[in-house]
Amino acid sequence: MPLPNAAPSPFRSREERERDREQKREAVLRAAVRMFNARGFHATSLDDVAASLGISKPTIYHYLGNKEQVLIECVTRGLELLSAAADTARAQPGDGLARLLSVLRSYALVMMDDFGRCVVRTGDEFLSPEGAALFRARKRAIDLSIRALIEDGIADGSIAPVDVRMTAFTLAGALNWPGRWHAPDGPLTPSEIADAMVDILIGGLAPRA
Amino acid sequence: MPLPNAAPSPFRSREERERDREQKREAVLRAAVRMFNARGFHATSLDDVAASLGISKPTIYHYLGNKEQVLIECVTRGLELLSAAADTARAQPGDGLARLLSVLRSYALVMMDDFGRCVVRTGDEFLSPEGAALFRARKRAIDLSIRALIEDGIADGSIAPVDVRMTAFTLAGALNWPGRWHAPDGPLTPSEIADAMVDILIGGLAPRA
DNA sequence: TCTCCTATATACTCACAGGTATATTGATTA
DNA sequence: TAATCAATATACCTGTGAGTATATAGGAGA
Repeated sequence: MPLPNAAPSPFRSREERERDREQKREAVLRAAVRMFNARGFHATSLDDVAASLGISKPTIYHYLGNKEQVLIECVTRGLELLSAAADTARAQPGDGLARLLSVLRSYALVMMDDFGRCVVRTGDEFLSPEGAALFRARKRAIDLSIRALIEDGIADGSIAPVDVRMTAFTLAGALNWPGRWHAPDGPLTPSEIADAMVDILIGGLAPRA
Repeated sequence: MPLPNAAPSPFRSREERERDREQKREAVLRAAVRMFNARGFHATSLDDVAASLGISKPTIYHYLGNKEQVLIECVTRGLELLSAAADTARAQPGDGLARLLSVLRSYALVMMDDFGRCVVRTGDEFLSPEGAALFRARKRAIDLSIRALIEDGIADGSIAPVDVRMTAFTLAGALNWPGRWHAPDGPLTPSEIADAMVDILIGGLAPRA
């Protein structure tokens, strides 16, 4: 039981050291994803990333195997955010359209996050064949989640009988785009942007009676 | 006046030589844009491009100044296709919605062309500051064209009173996306894809009365 | 015919960046 | 206290690829 007002000890326990390590890894990924997003993967050297953290390149290699792995971890984090968004919203109550709307909103928000943007900005070209295969499989799972939701909505009558595949592509395309153009210092908040885009996608352009 | 059945002379006139030169330039750009799209700009060396044409790298430098200029010419061709699509459809008769629909369709088709894809796949990161500025200005002009059309449609009542800026982003995002995923050997033709996407964007997802 | 220009190649330079070998320091543990 | 391990740095190796110097061959023009 720790004494009250115990001074923080300079001696770390095993867990503390592991948490420490994890935090440093995380910091490397954050710094890397920012630079990848800003300048592009190939145009960012690990020396640059290291410099931006005030450390040296071998330190990055100490925490992560190689440059591709840095990218893969960043992309994976983004994909996890997207998957989580899809899964959470899918489990909620409501008809298909309501749940889809919720997924789309969350999806759009993720696209304005550092790791989310990274998913859109990372083409298969940047990855090794194995990395690319993994990447595609993950994206496919998310796509299927969205398709399932569209199908639910069509079945319960809350969504018009559209082509499911093309609709999923269209929605994803529209919502991916902020990952390219959104600047965090713009006049609209991510939440406002997400709402506006989802409204347009749900309602369409034709005037409603 | 040329003789009938004149054998093609091995001696070229000035115009013929210039046309020849233009064709070779064009061939270089075609080959380059295909490889850029397939592997990414940074991952494609001009040696690769040259090899794919059975020529050597200095020959490319003979026709085009440097690697960035190759990319800029490719992107410019794509942007010209998009501008042409916008301008042509804008000049047609019909209400705002009808003309917008026509622009969107053409826009989507361009995105499934080699040079069109190149526009989406090329981030500002790949270009020098001057190149990037030019690129952005050109894209902005196209964006403004689309916004003008949306405004026309709202004014004449053929389009619901949506947020113009966000709508233009949403539409462009959705239609850009095929530039990333469309494979020419898929089951649907570009024309079918364009129609399907435009339908969804115009009609929305909510069931129509 | 002599000169010049165009198209092309071979062979090179050079910088950059991914990755590694190795040293150092300090804390952990036996 | 000795041995070990984690964290970090410096200095290096190396491949790749952009861009260039230079040579050659042949047509065009004087």
